[in-house]
Amino acid sequence: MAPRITLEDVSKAAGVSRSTASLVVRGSSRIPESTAMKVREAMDQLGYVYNRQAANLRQSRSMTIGLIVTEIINPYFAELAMAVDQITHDAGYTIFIGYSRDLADRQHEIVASMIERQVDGLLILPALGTDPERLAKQVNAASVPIVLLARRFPGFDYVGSENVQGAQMLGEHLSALGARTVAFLGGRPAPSLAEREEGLRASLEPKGVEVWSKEELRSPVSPEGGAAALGRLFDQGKLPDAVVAYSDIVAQGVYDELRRRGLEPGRDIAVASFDDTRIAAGQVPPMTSVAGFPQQVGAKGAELLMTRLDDGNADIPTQLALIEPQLKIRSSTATWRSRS
Amino acid sequence: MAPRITLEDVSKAAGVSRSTASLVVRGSSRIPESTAMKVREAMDQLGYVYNRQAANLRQSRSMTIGLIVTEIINPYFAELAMAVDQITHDAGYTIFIGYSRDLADRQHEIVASMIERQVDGLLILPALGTDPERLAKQVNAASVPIVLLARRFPGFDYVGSENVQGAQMLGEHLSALGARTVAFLGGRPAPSLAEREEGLRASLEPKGVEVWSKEELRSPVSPEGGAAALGRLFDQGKLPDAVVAYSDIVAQGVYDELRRRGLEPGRDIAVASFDDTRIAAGQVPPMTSVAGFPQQVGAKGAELLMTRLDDGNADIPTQLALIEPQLKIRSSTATWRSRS
DNA sequence: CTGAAAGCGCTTACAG
DNA sequence: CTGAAAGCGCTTACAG
Repeated sequence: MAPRITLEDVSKAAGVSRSTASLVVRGSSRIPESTAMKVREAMDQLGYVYNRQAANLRQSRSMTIGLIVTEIINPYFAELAMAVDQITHDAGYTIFIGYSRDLADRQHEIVASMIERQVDGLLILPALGTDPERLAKQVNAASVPIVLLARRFPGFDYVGSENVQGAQMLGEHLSALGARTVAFLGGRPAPSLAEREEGLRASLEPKGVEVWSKEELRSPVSPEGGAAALGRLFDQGKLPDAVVAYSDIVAQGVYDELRRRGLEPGRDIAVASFDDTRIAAGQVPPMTSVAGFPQQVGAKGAELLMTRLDDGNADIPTQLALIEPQLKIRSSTATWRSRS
Repeated sequence: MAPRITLEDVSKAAGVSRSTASLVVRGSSRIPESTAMKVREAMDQLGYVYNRQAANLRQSRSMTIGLIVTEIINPYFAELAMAVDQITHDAGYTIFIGYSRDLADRQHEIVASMIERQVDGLLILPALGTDPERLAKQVNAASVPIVLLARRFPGFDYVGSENVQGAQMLGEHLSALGARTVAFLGGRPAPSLAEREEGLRASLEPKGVEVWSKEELRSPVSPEGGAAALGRLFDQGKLPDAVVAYSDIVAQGVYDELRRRGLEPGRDIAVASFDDTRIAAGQVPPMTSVAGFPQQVGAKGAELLMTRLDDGNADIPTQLALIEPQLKIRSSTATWRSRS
């Protein structure tokens, strides 16, 4: 290993002082172009690479932010993560990524490690079992700004979809179609689940439509989970007019399980879902889904965090941004007709 | 902002020297438990957070690795990224993530930024237009070890699927079914594309099966791309026995476009693909796909990189690992019967 | 505009 | 086992 080239070496080679070289690296206009040229040439010749880590130490900031999501196999989360990257990258930040895999302990471990690495801020899609107080304590101790994404806990900056509203739009659509019973399937206990259920009930129950969403209908957020949840429902001898899946991924399993039992989605039973990932439009028949616009959630979340980083952060009150959902009606509900 | 608590503060509060405190943080066994206790108590009371960045500067390493992928909406890439995380996280590394969005210039910018941030190593799924020499120069100048994933360029450590072999398995399957013409659709010019085409030709042409894969059949790796590519083929009045899509994502568009033209996949035309993501098994009818095992690619890539980081790295010759593919036969091909 | 000095928060020999 | 000193590679006032 060749010994590392430092700014000191560069300044010597260019015949200037270290501070001058430092100013040149950072593109200061206080240095005459002729001098800057000499320095840049020396850098090229020596193969100098800027050690931003050292600079960061001195400046007590890192131009780094931590993004913690549960996973990215779910395209909703993947799009969200890429949107965060887009915004923060353009602002000169580099992202530390961590996957909690929906394990609260792992999440806390990741947070701790990122804080030790001096992240300037944190963007978190919280794991299911997250203890909000513990998280708050952890980040406050290090006074690291944090913005929560997609799953809300009071007291934190937050960006997410307006789940209640989206579910209401869907509920109204289903009741207009004539559905009398709606099963809400899949998903784990989480704020977003509760919000979606709330929206469905609020829009359906006043019109006399039954909403089934007991605990035994919960499932992992996977096709297998959705299939199993539907199985549990059917095994009780219950056949709803419509199935609303917790998310597109869950709905995939619902489609499969329906067919295994000889039912055709969109004809024998209406099926709808949340997220409107590629999966929804790609199904046969195409599936009605409530679009949550993960790109907007991610981008807006990154923006809120940048705001915190700019100002003397502490004073701003809790920031909240809810992304307006949109109901994408497709044949999985549109072609369904009430049997009565 | 409270002034930052340093090890110095901790050592004073605990009545020991700074070096002692430092050893305690790192869990050295050379410090008697009684002393260590005092130090830990002081840390808790003061709310000390370890500044790993400072430690890294002193130790001239960062315990950080850079992972650059093109994107993660494609579940193949998402699974690969999560597998990399799994391995490196367990080894105590934290990941900087970057998305090149398949833009070579953006990729180089990200590489530069990560090198400035002193990553210990780099794992890259190279962007399409990557200039391998430029990349090699860039990382060599900083002597940062690098492992390439999924898209190969000679001279680099590499882990990827055995694309040629996987395509051969698929080709043999199709010719055994009696297909006489096979269209290879979608994808952008890249090593993996060339390898897949090579495997198809190697297994099909000797048996007299025609392989169509002209440039106009290329497309972006998206459902829309696949649909458009199939459209271009049909508009030429060509109807192959089988369509092989570059990947599951492309195949999704192929399914859609076939139906738009009144053809049923698996009955009127055989359809197969690569990657075997959730998409493949989730299609109706389920789609034959060559599994590339992204988790294995990611995990193995991370392992190769760790190896480079352990040793005096420079001396090891180029490392290569090819993950054995597996052909998942499903009804999109299995139920198809030759018209002749 | 430039240079010498101090400091960011840690770790690493080196004596005791 | 502990302590004083030097150093990782930068940046930041502060004089000139």
